[in-house]
Amino acid sequence: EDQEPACPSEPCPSASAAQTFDWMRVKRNPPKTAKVSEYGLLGQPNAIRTNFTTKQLTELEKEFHFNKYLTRARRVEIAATLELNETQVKIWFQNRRMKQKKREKEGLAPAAASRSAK
Amino acid sequence: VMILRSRFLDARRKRRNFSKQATEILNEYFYSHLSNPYPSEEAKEELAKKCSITVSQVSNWFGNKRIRYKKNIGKFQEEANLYAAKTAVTAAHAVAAAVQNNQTNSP
DNA sequence: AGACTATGATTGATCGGCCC
DNA sequence: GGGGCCGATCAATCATAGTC
Repeated sequence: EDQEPACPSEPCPSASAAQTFDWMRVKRNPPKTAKVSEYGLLGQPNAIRTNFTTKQLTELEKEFHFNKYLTRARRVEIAATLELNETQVKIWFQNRRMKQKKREKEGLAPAAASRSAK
Repeated sequence: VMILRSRFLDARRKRRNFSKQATEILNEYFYSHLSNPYPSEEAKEELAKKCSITVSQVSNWFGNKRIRYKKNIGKFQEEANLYAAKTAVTAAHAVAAAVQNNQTNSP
């Protein structure tokens, strides 16, 4: 429908003038998972993706099956136990819920498709 | 380190590349919408159907494609020109039709 | 067969929007 | 006004498939 350029006014020399559009310049800010202190205190926001340990993931998973949503109290508790920020726990739950939704969706579509399919 | 990969049996273990036709369709869409390669949910469903893959796979494909493309635009130049030329045919038809229409409507 | 590259999937975290 | 959630996306990484 809305193909795209079709070179409205510009000549378009020979082939394609593959320009750089805005989406190519998008840059995400580094993680603010400031873990402060620990060692040094140069206040460098980790700026790197945290790798959760198997234990942390197991515990989070267990908690998720108990409750899909966290209460403030529960969050504080879990964060302390697993040595994670409350934000990290919060985000983990959000991502986990999305993952759950995706699974349910993909888990039913095929079933419906197989029925309609010969 | 030893970040024990207990995630051992990760689903990504068994991965199959998409069919040549599917990749063709996805690339055609990507390069014909290079200024904004973000298909809507509906467009993704349509692409998924045409490619015989899931909507999630379409999303993954575009996600990977966008990141990898902007990471090294030069590496995809050849591919970009290829698909640009391919869609140029249909574009030419559209232009021809438009011109024709223009001549018959504006004295 | 083995090294290197291409590619699909996963996931911690960000962005914008919405709601309360 | 701020914090949590959702949906989409980013970006780095993993693990495998494909190529030479």
